[in-house]
Amino acid sequence: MYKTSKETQERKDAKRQLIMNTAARVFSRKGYHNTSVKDIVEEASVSIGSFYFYFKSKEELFEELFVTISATFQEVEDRVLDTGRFSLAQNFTRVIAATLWMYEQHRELAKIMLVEAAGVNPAFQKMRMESIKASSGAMEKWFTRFAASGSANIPDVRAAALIYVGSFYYLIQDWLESEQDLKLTDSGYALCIYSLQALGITFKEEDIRRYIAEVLEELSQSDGI
Amino acid sequence: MYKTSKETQERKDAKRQLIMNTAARVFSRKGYHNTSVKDIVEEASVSIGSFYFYFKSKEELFEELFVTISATFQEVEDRVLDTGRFSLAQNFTRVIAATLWMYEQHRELAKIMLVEAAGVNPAFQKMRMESIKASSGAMEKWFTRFAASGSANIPDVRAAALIYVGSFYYLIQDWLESEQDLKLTDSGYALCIYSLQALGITFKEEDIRRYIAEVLEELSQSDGI
Amino acid sequence: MYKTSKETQERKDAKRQLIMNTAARVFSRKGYHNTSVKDIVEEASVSIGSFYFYFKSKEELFEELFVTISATFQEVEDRVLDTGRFSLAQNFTRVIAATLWMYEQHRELAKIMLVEAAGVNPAFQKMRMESIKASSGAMEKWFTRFAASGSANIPDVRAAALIYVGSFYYLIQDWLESEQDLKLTDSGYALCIYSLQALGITFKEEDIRRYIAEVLEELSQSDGI
Amino acid sequence: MYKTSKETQERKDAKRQLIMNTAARVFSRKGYHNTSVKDIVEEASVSIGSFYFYFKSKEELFEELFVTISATFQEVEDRVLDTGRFSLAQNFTRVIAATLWMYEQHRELAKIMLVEAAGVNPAFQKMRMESIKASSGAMEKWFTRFAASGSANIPDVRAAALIYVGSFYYLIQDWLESEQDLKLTDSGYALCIYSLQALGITFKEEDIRRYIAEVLEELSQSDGI
DNA sequence: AATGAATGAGACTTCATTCAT
DNA sequence: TATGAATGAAGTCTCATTCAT
Repeated sequence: MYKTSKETQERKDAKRQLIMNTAARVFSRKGYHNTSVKDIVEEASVSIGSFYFYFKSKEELFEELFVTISATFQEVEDRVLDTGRFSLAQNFTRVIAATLWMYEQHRELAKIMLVEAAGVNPAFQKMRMESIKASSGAMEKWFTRFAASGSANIPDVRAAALIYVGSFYYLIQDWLESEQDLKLTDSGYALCIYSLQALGITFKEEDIRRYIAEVLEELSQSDGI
Repeated sequence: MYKTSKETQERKDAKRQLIMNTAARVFSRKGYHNTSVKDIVEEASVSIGSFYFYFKSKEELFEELFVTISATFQEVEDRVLDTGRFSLAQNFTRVIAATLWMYEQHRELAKIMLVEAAGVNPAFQKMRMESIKASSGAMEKWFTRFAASGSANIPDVRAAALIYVGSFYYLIQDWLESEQDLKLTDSGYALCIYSLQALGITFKEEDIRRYIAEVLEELSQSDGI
Repeated sequence: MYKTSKETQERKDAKRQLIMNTAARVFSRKGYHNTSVKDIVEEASVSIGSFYFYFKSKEELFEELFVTISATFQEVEDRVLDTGRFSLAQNFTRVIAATLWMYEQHRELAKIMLVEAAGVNPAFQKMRMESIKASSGAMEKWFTRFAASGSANIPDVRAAALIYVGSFYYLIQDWLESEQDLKLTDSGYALCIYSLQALGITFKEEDIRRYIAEVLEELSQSDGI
Repeated sequence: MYKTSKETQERKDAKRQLIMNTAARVFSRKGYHNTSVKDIVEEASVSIGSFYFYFKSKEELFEELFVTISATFQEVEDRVLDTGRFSLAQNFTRVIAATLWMYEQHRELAKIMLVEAAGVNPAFQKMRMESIKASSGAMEKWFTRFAASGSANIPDVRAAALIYVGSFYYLIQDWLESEQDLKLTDSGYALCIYSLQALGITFKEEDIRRYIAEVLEELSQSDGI
């Protein structure tokens, strides 16, 4: 029982988390294949033995990282989406801005999910694409509501969701390669205009800027997502 | 003597090309890191020594492959774009259909350029994004012409080009992960509608289908791009 | 205090014994090198810390195990041998049957002593051979008595003992590799015939079978050796 | 074709053989598990890469070694057995002496086959026992001929072969642990006497010594087996 | 030009043992 | 006594690259 104490468990959890966080950072910086287990444990100031005490293999660690990140992002997206308080254009804009903001807060994790996963092996590339496509599923439902209410003109809801999500993730990947001081959220405005127009939602350009400013203000005051 | 050396040169070129083509196939199938030089030379029925006679390293071969593919695709895109014979909507549709068709013809190369390059190392991921973004440069010029002629409503031409290209490449990546018998060009219609609407170009839905059918017919009769 | 410490001592002894017994079982099943300390402690439901409290190292545990097993078997052999109530042939037969029966009762321990010890390292292979040869020492004395009484024809008592023991242990190793339901004692008859003949001891075949049956009956009614 | 030349092939064969011979020596000296691949390649003055060029793994090398040794020994035993020129006792004696002599010539290989194989893992222990038992198969046929001719008294031919082989291999293992200058063939005499008596073959002791001396003389003049 | 044997750095992983709690 | 997290030396094996032929 000595070692099963709450305190010990907390220390274990912390160490496990330390390794995962460090791994995320290093994978994000150097890529999966150019990161050795040694790189990770040295940056985390942990022994190789500890690494293998907490994780079965390097690949399994990556998989856990990937699944966790995907789930977290997905959950946040679902939460942001789940609102009916605003006008359609405002709601849409808020969602875009909030999601971009979230990725901006988690640059490293975003890189792992959207880029590194492609290079591990074909199986992970598949997982990566499926994770991205899951977003379009949520979008599709949302778009269907728009279309039904007559306030949007979307001939093919499914395709629209797919294409919208594609442009979205492309922006993020573009940002991931750029200098860090470029704000991802700055691209949000253009994306809103483009997408609203594509979906036939009416809006006034000056409103969009205001909506974005508002939601970013709200988010920066909250304790994060 | 002259002729002999010329023939020799041709034989060398052919061997070099054989190695590159084989490498493209294997990289596309197994991913860069899971492909060994041995895998390539065995599939090409060539010796390891020959491999290193023609290429300085595995990475250099990949880089050359990547640059060649990018240039080829870029060139084709430019060529398809360079036409003023049709109406705006028809021209736009023809471009989309032709580009998708081209990727469909070069699935392996597309996979290397759009997916595998991300996994080699961070430098290649940068190259990959830059190559993709180069497309948006061409698009931007084209969009500017639309906007100037008043036949399209594009508030931010640069952003529009970027987002358009993003949605485009996502569709291709999605197709790369799917079963091979799904036609990429089938997605073309949805993409046209979405994009035309986003850009404020007027069109009739039944025309779009026809434009697509026409250009695909033309392409399949030509001897390829 | 006195009682407490005594009880504590007993508990310690029990735990130590538990670890040894478990180790014997696992070594026997998987071999010394393919058994990790973790395998043992998990099967014994004991902590690694406890293992190293009771034993200095994995190798030392094996050595103790080996020595204990050897001593036990040796003692039993000596006891079985120590009898003068029967005719020579009967006595000889009883000894063979009883010894085989004993190994049959302790399959796991036999495997450790006769097989696994060879694979640990050369030092243990030496110990293993010496332990086996110790049996021949006891046999030699016994054979000497036969020869002296004129009831056996053994030109070289020492060599005879050695060879007899060799054939004996070979039978056991053969059995150890075979399916468990094959009775080792079934081979006893053949071994008796061969050995009696080799030693020039006169016997009647039908008697031998009876002697074996008798001694096995006696042993199975006793509470074991 | 440059490298597929006969000369190259010979060099390859020699290197492969060098590695096998060295491995045999080291395994024999230190035991399988206490021998690392590094130990072998250093003693052979060869690179690790070469080791893995010629052998798929350490275990596979051992298996090949084991199979080769077993086959060689088996073949020699068969050849020695295959003779009808002498009296039964003489023939029997010659076989024993020749076989012991052969093991004496190949001490290292004998150790690998009869001892080390037991420690690699349970599968090899099984192979080892089966290889040993194969000898008894050959013996059994031979014994059957004796028994049929009436010149031997062997109630159970199969068991006799098994037991004979057991005593035989035990002697060899005993010798393997002893100092090298002890001649294995010295034990041959005792083994002959014991076995001939066990099988009911009549003989004169002084003849046996002479038979042994003769065959050893012949063997030492031949260029080996 | 061509071949493929040879090299060895370095990757991943295991596991006996230690030690703080 | 008891626990099990922590350690890191050492092992096996891969593979990009070199070089003698």
